[in-house]
Amino acid sequence: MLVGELSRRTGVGAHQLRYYEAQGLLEPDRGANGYREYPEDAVARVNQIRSLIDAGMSTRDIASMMPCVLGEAPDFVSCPELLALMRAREDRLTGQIEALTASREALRNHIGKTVTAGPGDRPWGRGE
DNA sequence: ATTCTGACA
DNA sequence: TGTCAGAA
Repeated sequence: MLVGELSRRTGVGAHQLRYYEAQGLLEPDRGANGYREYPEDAVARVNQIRSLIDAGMSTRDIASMMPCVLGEAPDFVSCPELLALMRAREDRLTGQIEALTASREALRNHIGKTVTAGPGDRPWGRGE
């Protein structure tokens, strides 16, 4: 399929798709017209990539782990670095969450000095 | 009508 | 990341 169809079927912009390619995440064939030709499984592949990006992994890290993520089920055994990478990120997130929680408590203490928290208790909203 | 590349706010 | 230009 061409980039347009892949884009429609994944919800990822054609530009990003080309960007992923530049980062070594995708390697579509080229038609005689120079158009990118993606195999059927490119859809799953892009979803895979999106999932990893949503998990906060850099495109570079993702590129290095592509061989482990190509199949249906991620294979950690074939590349232990992948597991280490993800655990490292988990630790980093844990630390950040602790810092944010402390920060929130501190902020609440300031608010609580004079006002009782109401609906406006969620200034930043939440991500999807 | 679609895609390609590359540049830019 | 998104958008615009200019050419296949």
